[in-house]
Amino acid sequence: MTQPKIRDYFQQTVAADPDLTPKQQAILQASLDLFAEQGFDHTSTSDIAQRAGVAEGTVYRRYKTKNAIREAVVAPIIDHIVPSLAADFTREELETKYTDLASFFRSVFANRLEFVNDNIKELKVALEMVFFTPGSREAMIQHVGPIVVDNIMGIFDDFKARHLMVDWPNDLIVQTMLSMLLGYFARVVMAIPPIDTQRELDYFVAMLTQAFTPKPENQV
Amino acid sequence: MTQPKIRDYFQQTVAADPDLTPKQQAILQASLDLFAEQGFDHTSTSDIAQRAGVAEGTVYRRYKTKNAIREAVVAPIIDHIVPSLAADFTREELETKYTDLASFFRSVFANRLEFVNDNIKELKVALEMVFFTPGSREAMIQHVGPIVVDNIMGIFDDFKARHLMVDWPNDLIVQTMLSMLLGYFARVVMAIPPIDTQRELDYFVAMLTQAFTPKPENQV
DNA sequence: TTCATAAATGAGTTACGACTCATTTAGTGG
DNA sequence: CCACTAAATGAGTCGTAACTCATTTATGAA
Repeated sequence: MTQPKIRDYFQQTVAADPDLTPKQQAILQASLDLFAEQGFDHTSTSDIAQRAGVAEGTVYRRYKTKNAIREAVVAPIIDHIVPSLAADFTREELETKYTDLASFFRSVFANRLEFVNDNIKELKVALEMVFFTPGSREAMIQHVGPIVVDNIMGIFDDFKARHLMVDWPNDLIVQTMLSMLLGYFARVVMAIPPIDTQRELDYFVAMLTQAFTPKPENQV
Repeated sequence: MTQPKIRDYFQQTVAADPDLTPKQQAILQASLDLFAEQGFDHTSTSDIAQRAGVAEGTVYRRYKTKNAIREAVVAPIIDHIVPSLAADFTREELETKYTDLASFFRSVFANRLEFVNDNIKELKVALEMVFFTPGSREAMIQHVGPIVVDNIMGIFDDFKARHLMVDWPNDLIVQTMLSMLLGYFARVVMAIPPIDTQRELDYFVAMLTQAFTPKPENQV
């Protein structure tokens, strides 16, 4: 399954905005690329202007501050990442295709691991902002929370109702899956690639399946 | 169990160095505090001098560049964090006290979760450096690898020999435990505290125990 | 073609941050 | 008390980065 990369999605989003002139679009694209390459703090507005092929004044015409640029860049990324993390399976899909946890986990993580592989730099930009930029955090949580709740929670409830998943709290199950993904991301970022994605996937599926498949004697 | 905080450990380490004058010690301490509060890039050398109560020239007497200060600050932190993550259980302890995985996980994570709770800011400094500062990564991995291998791997092999743990690759088991810890850290950082640590601990123990307790039919 | 409005320009301003160095102060052995 | 060295000082340099603004250039309706 070929996934669109964040950069491409960003390009499309930016191009679709009728308020943005071509130069303004170039500015946003250059900003994303430079933030991804060098980090926000080590990217100057003149860097951005140069990469975008415009004058520095043009950068400031629409965005009053450098921070405003970052917000304009990160917002659509978050808007893309979050839904792509919050898997949306239909009830029908769940009942017909996923008769056990293993196939469900495999289906979910196959996508997500590849998504991580394909978007490391852009994910770093987003993570850097979420982790190290106070203020944007709160807004993000407000924005993200409902989507996660609506989609993922329902899926888990479905599995639980069919007695295919242990009755642990949904938020902790989500946390676990995101933790594994975050750990994978960390490993990819820190170790020198290539990481054996297939091996990781097989392990994730086996481990999570064993962890969450109900056994009569285990409850919290 | 009361754990020493990174900041205190740092203070002691710095005070124990005979090459450092009191003012140089104050500079390092101020640097750690400011990096933790504001991040490295948003801390100026004049900030450091002011906080340490010295002249800016004094800051540059020993450390030729601002980056050298960061290295001097982060190195002992890493040296502290790593052993504290790599649990060192004696073989005797393992065989007498830990007759099942659950008590082992509880013992390990009780410490680690509290460690995270007590050192969030300092951990952010270290993480920021490891994740977002190329170059320091490689050195870190070289430095960290052997310790982890020597300690943790042996523990797992021990459990496996006693048929208390599934025979999955050690590196993936470590990855899983670190992922859970990283996820916990992320949750603490992002959500507005307080997080219910006890609830998380109980869940971690239950989930990991179920995941890693061997069942005849499951192998990778 | 003309006028009006928005977009773009880039030289300039201002502030601040990393780093230097001539000078002063503190410490120490004789 | 002196002489010598190391430690500390802080005013100053130099570069850079965010941001401004008077001016020019494109756009497009009348």
